[in-house]
Amino acid sequence: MSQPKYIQVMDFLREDIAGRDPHTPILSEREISQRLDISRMTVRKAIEQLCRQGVLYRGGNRGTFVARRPASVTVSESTPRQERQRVLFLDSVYESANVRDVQKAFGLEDHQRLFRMVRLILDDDLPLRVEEIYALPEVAMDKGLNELETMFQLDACRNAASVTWELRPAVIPPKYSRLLNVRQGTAVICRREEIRMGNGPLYLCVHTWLHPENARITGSSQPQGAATHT
Amino acid sequence: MSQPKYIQVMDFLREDIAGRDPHTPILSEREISQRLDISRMTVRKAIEQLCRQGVLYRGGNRGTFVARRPASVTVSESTPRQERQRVLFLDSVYESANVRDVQKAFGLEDHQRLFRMVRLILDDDLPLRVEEIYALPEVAMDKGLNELETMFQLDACRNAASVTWELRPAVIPPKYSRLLNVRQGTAVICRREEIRMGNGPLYLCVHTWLHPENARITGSSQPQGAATHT
DNA sequence: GAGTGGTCTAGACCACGTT
DNA sequence: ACGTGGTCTAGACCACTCG
Repeated sequence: MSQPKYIQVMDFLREDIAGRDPHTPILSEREISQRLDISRMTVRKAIEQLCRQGVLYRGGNRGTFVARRPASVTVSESTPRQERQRVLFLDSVYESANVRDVQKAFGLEDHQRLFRMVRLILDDDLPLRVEEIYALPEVAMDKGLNELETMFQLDACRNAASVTWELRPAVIPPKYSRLLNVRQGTAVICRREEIRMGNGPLYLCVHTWLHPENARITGSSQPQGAATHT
Repeated sequence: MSQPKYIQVMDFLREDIAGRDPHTPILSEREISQRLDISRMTVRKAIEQLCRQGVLYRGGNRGTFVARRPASVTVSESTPRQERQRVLFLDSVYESANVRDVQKAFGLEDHQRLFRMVRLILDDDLPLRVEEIYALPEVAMDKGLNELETMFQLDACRNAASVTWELRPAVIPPKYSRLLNVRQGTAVICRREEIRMGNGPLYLCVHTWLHPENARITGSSQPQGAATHT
């Protein structure tokens, strides 16, 4: 039993509904539980995941149903760890309208290349966001690929650096819609970050495409005066 | 017991970590379970929710920690020169899919009415945002229209209250596209705020439709822990 | 009344990290 | 060795929907 049971149940359900029409009811939790001889709580966990992924949806107390979206694309295998990343590609870019903006931020001309790494961040099987990380070629090439991954531990990086960011409304780029498992034309939030070490020049520029459901942006503030401020 | 226990646990945790520094460990699941006399599975559910919301994060088998403070403190919208408001209408609403969500937040049923005020905020003549402000009828009607305007001085209000917010990607509602002077179908960011006085019940709920160009959301953060100097 | 999902319990074992 | 989170069980009661 290398796979956790709830993953097995997810696989079972994915197969079970493959080819089914949307809005078809699936087996009830208790039924699945009996057939697979697995506790209902475990079955629920599997179904909850699939609901969050948009493969199924719950219909109140009437049952659980196949969602409208073709369940085909979804990622698949294993290791229900925490946040995982999947590097999609590394390249170097220039002469693209989208990139001009970033080149400017680095103080480059149109013809000068930028190193780029694009990766998908997942939580379990849930796609959270796509990150496009830009850096100066000399900065990137200075490091081996191992060190690159360290360099791009953004969470750690952000704690050590000064960051400015901006949120922009956007439509999901077609190339990312499958990866994030959202329909083409979906409205999303794109975050643009500029990361500097100390007062140095621009170190990294990151464009993050956030999954509209799985990666929401929230916050809070307390009354000022009682505020906890550093 | 009107609230499910796991919601109560979430509230407990939110209070418990209020003001704590990021990366501070929270109590262990078993500890919370004992203290509140609540099953560990229920505590887990609460923690999982908060992790998904980005309030906490899990650290493998080392514990669970307060997440990096959402940069909310330094969030600022582009500072307007001369903000003016134009009240579009006041009404009371119920039985609308869009409003159901708000009714729930106030703890109302579908058939119970909510007071609503919709207004357009302009900077000079530039449209910045549309605000939909929801309140309980008795709270709103308690005040004359003059006092209403005061009550809805959100900036002042926010300083005196505790606010939680969420940003959602959205498509501009057709009825607002003209007001904000953007094309139909434009991607925008919608901010949803819940405003409370002290630990009281929900006082105001505000949906803000931000103009994609005129009302950008930006912020910054400085290195944590290490002294920054200058 | 039968079936459904939503919540909840009080245990259990495991893999893993820290000490 | 101990504490942590991750998984799992076999029950339970509730509110709701539907025939």
